[in-house]
Amino acid sequence: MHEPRWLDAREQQAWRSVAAVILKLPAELEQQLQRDSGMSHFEYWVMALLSEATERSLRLSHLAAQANASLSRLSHVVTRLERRGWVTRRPAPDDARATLAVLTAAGVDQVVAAAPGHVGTVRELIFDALTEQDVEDLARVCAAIADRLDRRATL
Amino acid sequence: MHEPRWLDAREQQAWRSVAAVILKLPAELEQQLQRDSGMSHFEYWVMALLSEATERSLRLSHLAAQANASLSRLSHVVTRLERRGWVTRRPAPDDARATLAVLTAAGVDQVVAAAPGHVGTVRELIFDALTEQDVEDLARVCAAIADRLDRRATL
DNA sequence: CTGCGCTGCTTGACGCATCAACGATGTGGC
DNA sequence: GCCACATCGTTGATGCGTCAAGCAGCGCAG
Repeated sequence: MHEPRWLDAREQQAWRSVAAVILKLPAELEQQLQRDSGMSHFEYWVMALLSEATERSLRLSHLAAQANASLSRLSHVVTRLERRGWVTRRPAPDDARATLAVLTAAGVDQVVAAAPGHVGTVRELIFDALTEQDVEDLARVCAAIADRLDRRATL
Repeated sequence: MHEPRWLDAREQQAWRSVAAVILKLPAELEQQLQRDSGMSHFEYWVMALLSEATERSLRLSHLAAQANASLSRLSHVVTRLERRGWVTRRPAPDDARATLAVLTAAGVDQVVAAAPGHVGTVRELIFDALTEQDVEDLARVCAAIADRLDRRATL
């Protein structure tokens, strides 16, 4: 490990703010969903993705990719959601290895009930504090970072 | 639960990018530290804070506040770090309820050894992809969000 | 048409965070 | 002084994520 370039003052300040957001924002979202809807943020995300898919179903591998999760993690989560009756598994018709996760009617209700509170929290925590220009900047910069993260992941 | 304002297209796009960053960035940092230095990001953070404190020691409650963690979480972590010989506990001289966490010599070595790799990863994942303008915007926007998160936490 | 490697998924063990309950010490009102 | 209450910290139970191992089903080479 040879000498890295250290962060300059501006970068340090940026990093501290980013770190604070990364640390606290997920915790707040988690808490709100857990408290108001009895589900984790990740469970919400998974069900939201399913609710937007055709037939309200997706192969686990596709779902995992869209949710930025490992297949293992997703499998555990689907098991839990299945126990609560919000999702069921079904074999994929075209590939006997694959499994479809299907959102049940109760699952749809659950997402619909949870969505307003969740969106409200996101708005409150992020967008209410920002100007239009801020939102644009945020989107641009985060997209650049996310892009880099993706590229690195596939190396 | 009254009607919330939904997110407009620009906000949705911003939110998706933010969510991707929040999801993947911590995972990458975690992995790098775990792989290269055998410690978690949070453990690194705690030891880094201690290394900058006078006497290399802090009361657990202060350390918890600076690390944005619960006292319980911090106590567990200090226990683990103690087992590895990187930190020791010591009663606070001025308040018999309080405990000081003290970074040992081995702990200092550990932080010093881990720092370059960690900083390098932060630079690589965030700042290398950004222009100076980006960094400035990121700092401004994240500071605004972090501020809001703090204010909400104290309500 | 068979053997081998790859893909898709599941499972169990382990580590860490959270939550609630608790013991112990300080502090302010009376 | 004494009691109530707040502060500081620890601990154990529970739940989730990760990692490594494993089992089918698929598909290609020969």
